[in-house]
Amino acid sequence: MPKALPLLDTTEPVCCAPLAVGVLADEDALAVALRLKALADPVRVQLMSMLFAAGEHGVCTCELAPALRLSEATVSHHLRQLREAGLVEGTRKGTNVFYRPQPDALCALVRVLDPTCC
Amino acid sequence: MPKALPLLDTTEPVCCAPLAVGVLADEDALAVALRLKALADPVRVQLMSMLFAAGEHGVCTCELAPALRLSEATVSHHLRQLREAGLVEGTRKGTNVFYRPQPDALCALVRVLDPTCC
DNA sequence: GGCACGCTTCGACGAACGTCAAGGGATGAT
DNA sequence: ATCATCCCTTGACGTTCGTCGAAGCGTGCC
Repeated sequence: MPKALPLLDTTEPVCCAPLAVGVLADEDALAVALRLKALADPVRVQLMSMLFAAGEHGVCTCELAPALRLSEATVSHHLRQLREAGLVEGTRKGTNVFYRPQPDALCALVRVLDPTCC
Repeated sequence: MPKALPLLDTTEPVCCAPLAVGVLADEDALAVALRLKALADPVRVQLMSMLFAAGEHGVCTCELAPALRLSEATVSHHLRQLREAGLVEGTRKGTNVFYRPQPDALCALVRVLDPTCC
């Protein structure tokens, strides 16, 4: 992992053959792992579920932080991870930034992992 | 994450409502995150794909290590992570330990993540 | 303009992670 | 019994991560 070249565009939905179909190339494995890492934190999993629950108009940081009992700086950090993995999108409305989940990115990830395409 | 209580049985397939259906409880989010973390590494993603590709009889550490160009100690460490997350099972045959993937655990994880049960 | 509010970035700290070399079991062969 | 082989564990190292306070930016309102 020290050898991780961070220069991969992770904002687009991952696109490679399912994990169970054949041995993944190094680069594909890295692409999958980077997205998984973005999601592999209890706070971020909960964030995703909150955003899905909130629906189309999105939720702002100032509402998420107290719900998670975390500082706004910390929540902002987590949202950045999710955004850089393409799992979330934020749009500014006035002074607020509203975050919405990106189901396509999550679907793409799920498709790579799912062994029951068998 | 510093507050992670490691005392959760992660060897069983995760079981909770899909992420997109409602806000996850702290404990459920942790359960999901722990499994994701087990998979959120390029080496482990590649390991899983190798095990799936190898099929029913499994693959031993001594065969995986050179294929990944890593020491056996490191591969053993990664296999342990996967085993503790229930994603992999190892059975001893003579001096070798053969590892096989556990599709049920992966399916359960995928089911929680998949937003297209919608 | 000036100010308040929301969000992000920066800097720092402790905890967790990935890696390997070295050593310690098991198991099977001689 | 001895030895070779495979595997796991331990200890150590450098890196990455999660968290927060403090400071910096954008936007809207007086």
